[in-house]
Amino acid sequence: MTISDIAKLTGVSKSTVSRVLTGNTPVREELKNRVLKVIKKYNYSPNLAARSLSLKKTNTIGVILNLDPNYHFRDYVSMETLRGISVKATEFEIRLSIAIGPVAAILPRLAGERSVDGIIVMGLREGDEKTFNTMHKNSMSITDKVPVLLLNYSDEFKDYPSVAFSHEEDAYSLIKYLTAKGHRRIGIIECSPELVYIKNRKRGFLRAFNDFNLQFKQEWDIQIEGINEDTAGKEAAEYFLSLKEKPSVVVSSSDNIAISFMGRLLASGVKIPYDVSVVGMDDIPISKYVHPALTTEVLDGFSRGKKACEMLCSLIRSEKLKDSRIFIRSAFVERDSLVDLKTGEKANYFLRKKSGPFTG
Amino acid sequence: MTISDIAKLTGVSKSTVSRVLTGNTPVREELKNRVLKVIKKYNYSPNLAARSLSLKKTNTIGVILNLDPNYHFRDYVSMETLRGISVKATEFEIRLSIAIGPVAAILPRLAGERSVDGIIVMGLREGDEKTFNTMHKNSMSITDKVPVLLLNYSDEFKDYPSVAFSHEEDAYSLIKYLTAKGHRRIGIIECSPELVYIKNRKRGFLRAFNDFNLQFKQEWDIQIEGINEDTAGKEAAEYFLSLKEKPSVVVSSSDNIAISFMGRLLASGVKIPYDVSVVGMDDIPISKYVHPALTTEVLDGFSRGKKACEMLCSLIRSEKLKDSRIFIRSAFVERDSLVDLKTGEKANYFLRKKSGPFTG
DNA sequence: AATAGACTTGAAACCGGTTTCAGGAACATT
DNA sequence: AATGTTCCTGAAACCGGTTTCAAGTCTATT
Repeated sequence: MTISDIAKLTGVSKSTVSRVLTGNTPVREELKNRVLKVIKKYNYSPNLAARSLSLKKTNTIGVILNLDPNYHFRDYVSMETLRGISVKATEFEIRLSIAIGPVAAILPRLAGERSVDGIIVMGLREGDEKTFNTMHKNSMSITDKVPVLLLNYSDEFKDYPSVAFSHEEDAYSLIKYLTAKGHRRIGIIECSPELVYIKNRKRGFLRAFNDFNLQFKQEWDIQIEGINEDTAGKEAAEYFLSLKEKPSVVVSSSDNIAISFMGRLLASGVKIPYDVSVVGMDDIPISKYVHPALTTEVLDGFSRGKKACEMLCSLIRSEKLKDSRIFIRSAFVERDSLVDLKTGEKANYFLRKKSGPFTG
Repeated sequence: MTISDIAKLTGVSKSTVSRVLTGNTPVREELKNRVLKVIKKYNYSPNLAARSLSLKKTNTIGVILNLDPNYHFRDYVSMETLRGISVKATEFEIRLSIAIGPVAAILPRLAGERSVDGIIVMGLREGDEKTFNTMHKNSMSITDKVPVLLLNYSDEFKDYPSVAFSHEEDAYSLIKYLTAKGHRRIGIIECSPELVYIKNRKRGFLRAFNDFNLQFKQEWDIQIEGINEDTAGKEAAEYFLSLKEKPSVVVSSSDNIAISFMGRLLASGVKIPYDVSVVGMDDIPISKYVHPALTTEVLDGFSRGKKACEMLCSLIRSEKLKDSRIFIRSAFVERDSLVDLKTGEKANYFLRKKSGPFTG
């Protein structure tokens, strides 16, 4: 069933059918109704490839998940971001094409094929900026062909528009808060330190350590290479248990690691938060329900995704942006895994009488 | 940069360039090299819409996530499935178009637009079969236009090819195993009972209860409507705590619920698994690391995704399938949240001396 | 040397839409 | 009544590829 078939069946030209479909040229009411009737009867909908070819517009945006596809997904925030993008895309009647794998390989292909009107890149790593810059030098800039929006920010990528979490600021605030609670011995677990956002976070930690006169102890900063969050918690627990002098609080770069870290500590008889406090990041759904309930930073992936889709669509329409760099602040949720060293009290999340916004 | 530009720059016809690109008609070596050189120099790649239009083939498959897009993703297995589909799609050089939302709305649109060569549908609910059948009656069968593969199986969908977990059999086996461990008082937590896979599971439970002479107690079968897994665990815990006569083991339809269920019980002083055993489903990554480590069924979403993509591609190529219905069995992982009532021992997962396959 | 056959190549048609352009009908203006 | 507008419609060109078809060149065969 093509537009010509519909035209013949209605007894008009295909131009007229097209005009009825697009609605950007007036058609006599009676004719329009006849056409619509036939379209409905035969359940016709226009061929997308033909339309894209003619309009030079695909009404599709590409999302690149810059992950090792051979490894598990476990990134709740990324999935929430994807959901946010999807919701906005549906609203704008735009299709979503996703690709999981190295941005260096996917981005040039996607831009070359002209199969998408714009591209969102998630999960940038150190070194990925080369992919963008090489293209620039070859005067084959991808961003000339199609707008690209990044979901991470760092100086290396400052030429590109972005919607990112304010990891550096958030990390700084976190340390400030912990010191206010009397914590001065702060341990850090970093997984996949090559990720751009982990580097930003580290920068914030170091600045705070400096400003609040905390000593940065190398042995309290454990970096676990690779993306294996499973073993990360286990390794970290064993490591900290083996130390003679221990931190009073350990800050992890994800809730998953924090939870597995706690699991191991609990199994070894460690009392959380009294022996050690634990702080995660992400606020994955079960963080509120593990025992003890995890204190963590809330990263609102859904908002990031919605914002990103809106911004990319503006870029596609070549609109002037008020701000080509948007930062999303995190919120801090205090639950039972953090103790106030000055009062000796934990947040007592589960037994709290009044329902706070996160009491579920 | 179009194929005609390349043709002009090389001094050949566009037919020749096309033949070099597709490789399905021989071209003189010298000419071919000249064309390739120009293509490389200008970094040309063919326009996908034009190619699709000409070939009547998009090299894209659609994935419908039949979820309420206004609610959180938290389904690890679905994401693993998506990853499996993606890995295979990349291997086959096929693009992935995903849509999150009600299948009833998305499927007809996707099939009509001819923007994909085939469609995979995940997360079917009771009633969704109407979407397929209505189309059949209108002699506008979607599956005539484009092959559709379902990732759930039930009798209502038996006319469509599927790659599904064998939930009914697995549930049966689970009960059999639990009775062997001395459990005869079995509680069930079901979230979103309208999901097809939950119904299959229930069927397996009931058959096993019958075969092993277990009494099905209505008050031990708690059904929580909606998709809110957060409150599901909490509600379930409060419910079971309020009962006078309690089950010896509670089987949950997901690890997330099981973990939040355990968290609430632990906070109330319940000893797991000695007071009550808990069994989950999915084997999400942190299940091995929560305390106590969760006994659960392993659903291999990654394999399901890979298999699904392969099968759909076969369908697209109109190949005869040996089997149009594939079932994927789950594995059972015994960890610390299950006690053997005959010996009084739990699996002792964390302290186990020898590393089993799931010791991390 | 003539002819058949194999191998390359270009022109043109086609895929299914949108849009420009020009012409005809209906209406308003003088 | 003649002319100018406005409104609507169809023919044809176009988007950027692939493929059929016919023709040309080159080698092999007789």
